[in-house]
Amino acid sequence: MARKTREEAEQTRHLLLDTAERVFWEKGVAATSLADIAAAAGVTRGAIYWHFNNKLDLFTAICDRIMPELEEMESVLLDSRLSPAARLWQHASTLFALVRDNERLRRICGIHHLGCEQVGEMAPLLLEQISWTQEKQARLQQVLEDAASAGQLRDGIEPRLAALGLHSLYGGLCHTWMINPEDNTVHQYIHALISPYFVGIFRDSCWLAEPAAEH
Amino acid sequence: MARKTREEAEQTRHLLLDTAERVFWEKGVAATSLADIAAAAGVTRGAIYWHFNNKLDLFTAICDRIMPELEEMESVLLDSRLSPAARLWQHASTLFALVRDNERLRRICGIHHLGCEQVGEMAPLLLEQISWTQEKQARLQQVLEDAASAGQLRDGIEPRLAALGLHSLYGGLCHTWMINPEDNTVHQYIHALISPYFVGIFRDSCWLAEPAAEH
DNA sequence: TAATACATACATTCATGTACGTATGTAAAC
DNA sequence: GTTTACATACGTACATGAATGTATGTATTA
Repeated sequence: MARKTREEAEQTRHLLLDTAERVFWEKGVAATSLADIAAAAGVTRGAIYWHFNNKLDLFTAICDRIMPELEEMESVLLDSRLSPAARLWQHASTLFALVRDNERLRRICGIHHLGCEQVGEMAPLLLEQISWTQEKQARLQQVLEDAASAGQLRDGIEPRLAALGLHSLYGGLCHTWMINPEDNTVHQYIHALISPYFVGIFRDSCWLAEPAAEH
Repeated sequence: MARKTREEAEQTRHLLLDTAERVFWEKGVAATSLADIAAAAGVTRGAIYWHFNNKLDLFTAICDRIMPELEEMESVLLDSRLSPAARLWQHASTLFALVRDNERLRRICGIHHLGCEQVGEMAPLLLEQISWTQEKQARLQQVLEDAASAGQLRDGIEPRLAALGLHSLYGGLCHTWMINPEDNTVHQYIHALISPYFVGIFRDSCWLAEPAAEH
């Protein structure tokens, strides 16, 4: 009712983000009204409209919160201590471990796959996702090209298509996971699930043979 | 305005299904009102409520329309003239060719991946999809077990996980496709995109070696 | 004549956005 | 160290516009 200290206000903002994330995940974005979120957070819509412009703005803020984790994960692809193939293998492991360990990321993943429409009014969201996806795919492709230079690729493998395939496989596995979030099969057997694709792309088992770590 | 012949009424019903399918695909299911659909079809909501109970009922009817095609596609998995591995390969080709050639199927695929929420109010839809998915995955697994009996699998490949991986790969590729429906990369290079997984699952290239057709 | 295939009209419920109120924190003036 | 003035962080109330479902009208058609 009354003004709160800056710190408390920031706390309210985080509460709204956490609550909205959970309610979006449970009911879907379109099916959730700002009143729903406010009630679940124990505040009124006034608080929401103070911190955010509208529902899309709120949702965007939720998605932006996980960018650091995602970027950090991408850094694995640049680890020069590993061969290109080993980098990709490590990257996939890190990706799914992150989804398992980070509840926030898992929820957002679930919302994107099952809980929101990405056309029409939410189209800007999709556009952002497209550009982000393309960027991520380009990084995979870059690493695969490095692998090609290192002679790690099987004959006839095109880095561009292999990147697209890998990326689609990751997305599909995430989708399968999100349909039954409590079923940990995807993460538990992630190596068995993705290794066939690695077998098909790389020679021998070069993605497992890591050069000796330094020091 | 007035009553029409039974045939014309059936025509109206199909018009509504076609129109709703298109509008759902363009704007998303939740963002589309029944008034939108009626206007696009050149009728009033009265016509919709005559033929369907509500939006969910209409959407269900849309989805049910493609069941025959999907079931027909599954029959490839039972083609006893092919080896298990070859059946799976053929099945994948058929699947993506169908998505390319059948505009209706492609739209519904797009709606499911990008244009509708599958939680909350639409949860029954998800449940149906889950059971259908599990059934489909079980068929893949069955064929993979047949392949195991025929000695076509690489060492260490578990049919259940391979089925889950294949199914996820297909879903992920469809998702990638639907993000840019006009980009035919996924279909055009579908063999290059899925063959790595086949390489990783099966021995040699047994999925390409088809036993001679009969007669 | 009775059921059909809609169109029309109405009632109700939400969800949104905004305008306004209000009490407190915060910083500067003195 | 008060006091003053303003910004902040909401709560409240309202106005508006959908969207839905249903009830009813109506012209055919079987």
